[in-house]
Order: sequence, then structure tokens, then C-alpha cells
Amino acid sequence: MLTAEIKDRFLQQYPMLRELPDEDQAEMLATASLMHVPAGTVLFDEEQSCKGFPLLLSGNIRVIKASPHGRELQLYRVIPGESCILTSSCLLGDTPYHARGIAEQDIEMVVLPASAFHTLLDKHDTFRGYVFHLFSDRLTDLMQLVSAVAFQKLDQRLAILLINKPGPIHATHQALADELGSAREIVSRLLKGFAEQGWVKLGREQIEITDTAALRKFAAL
Amino acid sequence: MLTAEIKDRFLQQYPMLRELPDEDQAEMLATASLMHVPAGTVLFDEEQSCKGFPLLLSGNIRVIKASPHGRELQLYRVIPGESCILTSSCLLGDTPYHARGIAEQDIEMVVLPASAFHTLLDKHDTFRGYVFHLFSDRLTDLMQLVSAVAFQKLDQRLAILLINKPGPIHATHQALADELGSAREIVSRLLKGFAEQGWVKLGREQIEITDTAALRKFAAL
DNA sequence: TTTCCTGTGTGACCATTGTCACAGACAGAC
DNA sequence: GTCTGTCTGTGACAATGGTCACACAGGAAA
Repeated sequence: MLTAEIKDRFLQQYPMLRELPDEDQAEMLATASLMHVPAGTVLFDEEQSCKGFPLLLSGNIRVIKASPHGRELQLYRVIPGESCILTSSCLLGDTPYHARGIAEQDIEMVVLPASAFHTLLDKHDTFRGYVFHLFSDRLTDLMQLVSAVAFQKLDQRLAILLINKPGPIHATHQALADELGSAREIVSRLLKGFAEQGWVKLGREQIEITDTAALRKFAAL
Repeated sequence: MLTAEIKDRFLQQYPMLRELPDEDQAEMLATASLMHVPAGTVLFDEEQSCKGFPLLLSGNIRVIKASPHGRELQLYRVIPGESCILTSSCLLGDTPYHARGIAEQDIEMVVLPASAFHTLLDKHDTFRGYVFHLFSDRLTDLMQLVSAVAFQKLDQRLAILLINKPGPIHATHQALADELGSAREIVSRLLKGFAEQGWVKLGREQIEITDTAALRKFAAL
């Protein structure tokens, strides 16, 4: 059972649920439960099937593929307002996961039982539209990612990654490598190159972009 | 308007449409049209939005990403009974395509107008389930592909590709390279290696697997 | 037959990335 | 302060894949 405050934040974050008829909304809220998950938790993993439909309130989920040699590659990130489409995929396709989901920060999420999820999907276009959109976006993301991994050089991918991170970047080289699916040393090496070009300033767990324009030009090349 | 013969084949290929109430089925069939497309045609391309929902009767569609340097990489293949999920993604998300679709053979397909597609989706669970399943499968495929491109060596990917092709393989090295996202010379080189191991016999546009077990073992390594 | 075109074989060479093995550097704990 | 664990810098090296520049083979067309 959710508190009034959580309900508010929940509906704030997922506006399409506000459009449900009152009784359906109430029913949905009645079956939902709130979960707290500490940062670092593995929320799901390969070959593991799923229980409910999670809707994020706060915190991100990193969805990754791990290689047998200990490297990893981030497929995408789930942010509040987005829900994890992989779960939907599981619930709808009855297939197990094929990736690992890790809580990047502490997470608050509302979990709908599978039955409620199906009911919403059957009865309400807006919810359906929302889920389809998520699928659609993920497909697009993944196609983009495949293309990047297959055809782009690492330095460009790194540049793009940096550009798309907001503000002063706080991350270890290892973390960046894990996002790119590469090794820490390579990232260090490339960053050093960027620094020598005067594009970034490096510090411990910190990267400051000093010449966005140049970096962007390099990335777009 | 479809002929009776086409209707039959159509419903044969897409069983979930047979479960529709008669009048809905009739309405759907009334708005559908048959298209023939010769092999090699580009059915859709990046940044190009879409008209209708195609359901394949015969022939395959290769969905690929092309690199700026002329290389290409196959994302997946659409076979009869499957429809092209990318199109759904477009219709549902109003986003343009982000890949290219090429008719691998001559194609027959039934095309539903976007409106009919949406109607079916709204009214019928089975159709909805079908579409969700397609999405789900594609997501899985793509995640698998990303992982392969990022972490597997080309020789293994080639071996897997060969294993999964039925019967005596009839393809140019270039075609294989395009499926893998690599260059022709590399494929030739690797195939030569396989031949030296006695795993395959090579001929012009033809590859015969002579030791499936060894090849499989190598692929699984 | 000769001519072409496409597909394949190949060797030399390069660029990129990955691996390994450390050495320093910094921050927080003690 | 010292210690300790994490993060980063770095050099040598290997391996994989890609590029280029051809030669050559086989089959279809002229």
C-alpha cells in the first residue's frame, strides 16, 4: 500500500496514469507496492525471469551485458519516468532476461504485479502507447549502439559519452570503460590525449570539459 | 483488394488473425493490399518515415546498418510470418526509421494501413500479444548482437554464422562480411583458416561444412 | 575464342585496441 | 602523522582487424 505522498510523486512521474478512470486508477494503486533498493544491487540478471513491472521514482538502473572476460558494456540506462522495458519484454514474451540490471544509486520504485500490468495494457490506450513507446525507444537506442560499437572508434565514442554527460563529470575511468565496453587503460590513454589537445582537464574521479566545441567536432567527425 | 488465394495464404501465415471476430477480420482484409517487391529493393531507409504495416508472405528482408565507410552490418532478418517490427516502432512511436531494409529475395507482402493497424492493436489481445512478442524478440536479438560485436572475435562470429545457415551455403565472402559488419578480405582469410583445419570446403560462392562438431566447438569456445 | 566481370587468394603493412606489469598519487581511516 | 585501498599514468608488447594492391580463376557474354 502506498502512502499519499508516494502516490502523488508516482502520478507526477507517470502522467499517463493520471488519465485512467478513477476506479481503475484506484485499483491499480491498491495492488502496487513501493520498493527501496540500495545502490549497487543487482535487480535482475541473465536467465532469470521476472515478477512485476517496476516504475522508477528515483535513482537509475544501468542495464549491461557482461563478457566472460570480466568486461562489461552498458546497453542503456533506465531513468525515473521510464520503467524498465526489459521487464515488460519478460512479462509479455515470457522469456527470461538477457542482461543484467544494476541500481546505480539508491532506488525507489513502485512495482505493479504482472496481472495489473496486463490489465492496464488491455484496457487503456494511453498506457499501451506508453509501453510501446518505451519499446520503440529502446530498439532505436540499441540499433544506434550496435552501429557505434561496430563502426566507431573508441575515441569518438568516448568523446560522445563525455559530451552527453551533464556538468562536471564525476566518474572513474573504469566506470567510463564499463559504459563503452572497453578497458580502463584505454580510456585513461584516450583521456590523456584529449587533455593534451586542451579539450578536457583531468582530476581524480573528475573530468572537466574545457572545449566543448572542439570535442563535439571531433566526435562528429 | 486481396484474392481468395492470397487471403488463404495470409491467414495461414498469420494464425492470430484467424481468431478475430468475422466482421473485424473482413474489415481488416478489405483495407489490406498486396505488394510485390523485387529482390534488392530498398524498402525503407534511415530517416524515412513509414506508411503502413507490412506482413510478409514470402521472401526475407535484411535489416542493416550502413557505416559511412561503405561497410554494413546486418541487424536481423525478417522472415515470412514475422512482419517488420521496425515499422511498428515507427507507427507507434512516430519516429523515423534508423536502419535500412532490403529485400533479399522477391517479396510478397500484405500491407495494412496505419489506421487498421491501430484498430487491431486497440481491439484485439491476440494481435497485441503478437506485436509485443515481436518487439520482445527483436530486443533480445539486438542485445545478443551488441554483445557479440563488442566481445566476440570475428572468427567465432563467423563460425556461428556458418553453423546457423542451412545446408550447403551459397554466399559470397562479401555477403558474409556484410552480415558480420566486417571486410571481405578478413572473411576470406578466416575461411581459409577453417578450411586448413578441415572444418569446411570452399568453392566459388559456396561453403560446405565438413566438420560441424569441430566448428561448433570452436564457436562455443 | 577472346573479353569481361565477379569472386577469391594473398602478402605487406598499419592502426587500434587489449594485456600485463608496474609505479605513483591521493583520500580517508587509524 | 602513517597506512591502506582505490584511482590513475605509463611503457612494452601482442593480437586482431582493416586497408591496399594486386594476381588469378572461372564463367558468362560477345
